[in-house]
Amino acid sequence: MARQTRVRFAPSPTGPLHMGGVRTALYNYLFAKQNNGKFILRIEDTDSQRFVPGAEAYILEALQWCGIVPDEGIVQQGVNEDGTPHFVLAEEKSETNPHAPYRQSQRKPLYRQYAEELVSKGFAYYAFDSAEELNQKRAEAEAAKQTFIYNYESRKQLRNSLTLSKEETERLINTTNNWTIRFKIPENETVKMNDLIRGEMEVETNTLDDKVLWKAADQLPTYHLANIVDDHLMEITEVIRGAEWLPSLPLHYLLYKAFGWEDTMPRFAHLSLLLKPDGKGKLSKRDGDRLGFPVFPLKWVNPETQEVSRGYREDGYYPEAFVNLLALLGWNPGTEQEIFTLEELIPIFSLDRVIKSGAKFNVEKAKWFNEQFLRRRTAAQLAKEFAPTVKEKTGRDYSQLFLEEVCTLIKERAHFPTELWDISKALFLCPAGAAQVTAAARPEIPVAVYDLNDVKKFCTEENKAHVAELLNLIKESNFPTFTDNQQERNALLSSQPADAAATYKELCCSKIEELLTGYIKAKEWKMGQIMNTLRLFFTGNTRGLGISDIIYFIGKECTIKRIEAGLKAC
RNA sequence: GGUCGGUUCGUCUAACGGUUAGGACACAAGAUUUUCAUUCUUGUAAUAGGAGUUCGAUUCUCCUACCGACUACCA
Repeated sequence: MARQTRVRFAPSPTGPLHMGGVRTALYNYLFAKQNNGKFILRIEDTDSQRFVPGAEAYILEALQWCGIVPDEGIVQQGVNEDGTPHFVLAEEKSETNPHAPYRQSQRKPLYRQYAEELVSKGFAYYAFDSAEELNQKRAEAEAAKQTFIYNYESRKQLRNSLTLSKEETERLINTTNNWTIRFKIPENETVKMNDLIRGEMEVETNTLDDKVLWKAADQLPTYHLANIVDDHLMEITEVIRGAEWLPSLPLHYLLYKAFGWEDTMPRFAHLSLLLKPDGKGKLSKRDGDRLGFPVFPLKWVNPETQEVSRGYREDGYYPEAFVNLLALLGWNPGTEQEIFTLEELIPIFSLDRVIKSGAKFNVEKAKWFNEQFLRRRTAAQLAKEFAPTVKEKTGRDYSQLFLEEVCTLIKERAHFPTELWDISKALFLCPAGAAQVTAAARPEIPVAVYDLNDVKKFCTEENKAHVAELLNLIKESNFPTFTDNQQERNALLSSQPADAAATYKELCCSKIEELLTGYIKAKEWKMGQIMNTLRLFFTGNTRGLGISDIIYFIGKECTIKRIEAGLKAC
């Protein structure tokens, strides 16, 4: 009978979760969901030396932000500030968490018996060499241009239960505490392995070294033992992990064999690494700082140094975009589709389309993904997300309708939601700056807020004279602008011929445009000159939104004030 | 140094042993526009090198080069 698919993501809480780690988690998640299996989170904190406070909470929060929530290994504990469930690692056994605890440090008592079992079966031995002694041997070997490894040859010369008498071994185990249990790599064997991504591989056991499995000093297992034991106990069916583990795959095969667990040994898939965008080597924390992009999903403050690392979330990326770009970094669906939601990825993901070679991360493409998701948001969604920023910058509440129409206008111009304000601020504030809100615009605006190059280029006497004439036209004309009043809106719409299926805003803007361009054309003025001078007075520079759009949003009164201020100041 | 893995446009990648080697990002040019952006059209650009197998190799084999991981009582 086929076993239920169970995969795990097993990070070590030694710092913030790297984006490569998130990708590994994502692939595990997709694989589990596709096979109606379980995605399990386990924390591998068997290294007490490198434990970093907050790292585990960070991992949980990052996965939750991405929507890659584990099925097993976590438990809800209250809610977060934003109302989302707050998850912590499961410590008690329950129906959903039958293998609790999921933190290896809390599973500590479990591992020794397994290590001892291997010793009694002859697959492992006690080693009494101190770390200092071994370091010294390594240094000596290096000085002699050789490499010291603890293996089938050197173990015969070292202090361990294979060379010492039974009595001496017993005495050392009972009276000292800096000994270890090492795996006894068999001699002259070939380990044949299979990787779901890379295919068949072979390694000679004589090139392997006797890895430490368990340490008496802290009574903890090393990664290799804890990993195999827990994967076995947790009935893991596929191990999907980073390529940095490929060199220890033979050891893991041997370990399964030694335990007699070959029948239920998981299948393995090793994911290639994420590489630096430039130069060489794998993507690291420093690259982000250097090249100006985040390497971590969430912002992280190093608890010791207070050093801050930026995060995708804080940089304005949508979690959907982050997940999408990660999914396509080292995998492709074989079609030309590039935009996927997490749900859409589940049925089409497959390990045999995972790329073997490492992938260089590309920031430009990452931004493009975000832009795609921004464009898929409705104006209503964007308006809701944008409202707090507008409130903060202007001190006023704008109606959902106003913000929605603004968002419709500007969404194509933005890559990130964080850019929305800069693109549209002229619709809320006069060029003079933050203190002056649209409706309260004052005429006396200092020249400094205008782009001086644009002023030089467009504020000619001729342009100013023409704009002054337009100002009179605007003052004397009646034209509709933005209003929240539905009756007014409907009245305008119904006054139009039935075939003109335009929105209220489109109608207003076309009327405003007719008024201005009609006059300019009749006078045979240069369109670009006049329009850019107006834009300069409206926004402070000559790049950006359309003139009729601006007038529509700021209204007639403010339009007049800005033109008067511009004429006076420039 | 040793072991293992990898190598297609600048980047991410596609291509039953038979394609004018395709797409996307970026870049460039043109069109549209009152500016900018968007949009549309077009363009530049790649099989690391060398042997071999084959009628035919990006694809299979070997060698070389380069890149990477691992080589801890870390994970």
